[in-house]
Amino acid sequence: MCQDEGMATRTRRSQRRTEALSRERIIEAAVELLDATGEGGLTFRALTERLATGAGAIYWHVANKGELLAAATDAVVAAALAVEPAQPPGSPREEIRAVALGLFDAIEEHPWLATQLAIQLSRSPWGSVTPRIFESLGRPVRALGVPEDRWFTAGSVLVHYVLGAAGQNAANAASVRDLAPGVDRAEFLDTASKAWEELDPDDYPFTRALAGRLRDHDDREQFLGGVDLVLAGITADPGRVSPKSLPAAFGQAPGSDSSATQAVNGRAST
Amino acid sequence: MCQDEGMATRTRRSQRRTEALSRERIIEAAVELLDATGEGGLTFRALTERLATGAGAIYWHVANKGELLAAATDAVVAAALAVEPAQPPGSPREEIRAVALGLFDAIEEHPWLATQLAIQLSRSPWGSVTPRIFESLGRPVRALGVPEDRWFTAGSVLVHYVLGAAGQNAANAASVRDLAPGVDRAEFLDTASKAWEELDPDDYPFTRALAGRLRDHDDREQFLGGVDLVLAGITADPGRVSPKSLPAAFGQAPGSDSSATQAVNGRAST
DNA sequence: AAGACTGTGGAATGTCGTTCCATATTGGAA
DNA sequence: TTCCAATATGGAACGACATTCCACAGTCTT
Repeated sequence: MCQDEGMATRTRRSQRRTEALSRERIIEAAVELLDATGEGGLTFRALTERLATGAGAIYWHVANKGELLAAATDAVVAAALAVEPAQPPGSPREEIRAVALGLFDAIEEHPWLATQLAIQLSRSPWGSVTPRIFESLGRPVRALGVPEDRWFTAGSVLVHYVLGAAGQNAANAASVRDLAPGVDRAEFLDTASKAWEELDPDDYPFTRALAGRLRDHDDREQFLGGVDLVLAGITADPGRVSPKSLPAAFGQAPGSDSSATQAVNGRAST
Repeated sequence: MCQDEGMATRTRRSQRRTEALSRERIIEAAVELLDATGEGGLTFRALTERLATGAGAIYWHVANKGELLAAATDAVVAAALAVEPAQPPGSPREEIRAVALGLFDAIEEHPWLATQLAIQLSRSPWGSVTPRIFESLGRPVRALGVPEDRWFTAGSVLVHYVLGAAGQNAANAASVRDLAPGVDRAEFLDTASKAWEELDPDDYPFTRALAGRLRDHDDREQFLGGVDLVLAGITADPGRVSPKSLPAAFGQAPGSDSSATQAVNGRAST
């Protein structure tokens, strides 16, 4: 599909036209367009206009829209992960938290990224994006001293939690921005909290009990709390949890009525 | 947008036409279409043909394609979560694993579900699907005896890991099916494993080290391993991990420089 | 029986991704 | 230099799609 770059004679190429169209320039424009106009804003028409060219020219450098979206996603993620490792190379735990926060911020800065990452992850899990993130989070896991047979599991849990939670947070943030211009964050949380309180107490006791906590939570802190929980799991003694034993860490829960649990129970489908 | 159902006189309504079109029938057809023809197979054209009707009729019951997709997703998820709780109501841990496996299976059975769940989660995190899953996984968390101030974090981590990992697994399974008709699972894993081995050793040491493990892993077991890891994190003594201490659970990993690692203390936020 | 509301089928509309092709620009061969 | 093939570009044209619109049928109420 695409031509080979990098011939020796290519050095002069960059000057040949006032503004040479290149895959990089296209991806850059795509990212800008996505940032400015949202998920649905990236169309080949808008792109041709912004680049002052035709559709055919773009298709010469990029196979199709999917590839362009993937490339844009990859570019932003790569930039987010390219932050220099701390000068005194902090503890693995610090490193993991830093990478997680880097992704958290990138997703918050580019709201379209959440959906795109989710799509890339569920459609072609081993494209270029996932290994990048997997590696960035996995390397400190290794440094943590985790035995090798748990690396994969540990890395997977980290990746999925980080991307999932960051994405969800970004969606919330986007709701605050877009859904109602005059509504601030506190008001938004209050509304959401009330919505939870009005859930059916029989069907949603757990979610309902958390309604209050929604009001005063700090997104970033909450996110890091999840990372820490995962880290606790990663560094926990494997034997402690595996098949049978029950947690003795805290006192019994008040009235754990798991007996009465009703399945949510909707209709049967097929 | 939609008419109100449930009037008293509505009982006879169901007979008034040989095959009354209803929101339910449309959603059912949508699910069948998605199962049969994949993500892109759900079009209003195909739907009108299958239901022997016109587009306008469908739009009378459903606002737009997004709502239809959301409804289809919700229906399948609800069905997956509606499995009866075990007769002797197993331990919370068992319950969590059962719910997780139920979602795992549902996603594997409906390959389009992975992408849809990811989209729903990142676009409108508090639609009807997420709370359903959150509740199903969260209730046993509560029964586990976890202190209330960790419920939200524990539930979030569980939800994101389960959906993310199950989705990724389904994508792999779909690759095996679609990408190459004559290729079986072992061959596919072997190819993927080789691809990992050929990654740049400098850029991807962690991922590369896991290449071999890819060959003989069992998807379901791997998935449950992740769930157990999360559970270990949930039931871990919070004080053990939060700011300072380091894991002493296993013997030092070979060459782990964790001796030098020091107190973590999260970074300042914005 | 008549009117009103609910529900239906299909034609029309506009947008989108993608393809196609005529043409321009370039580097090298003659 | 002149010419050619490869590279690259702009834009018209196409088909598929979601959605809208409207004429009309079925059903209920009175």
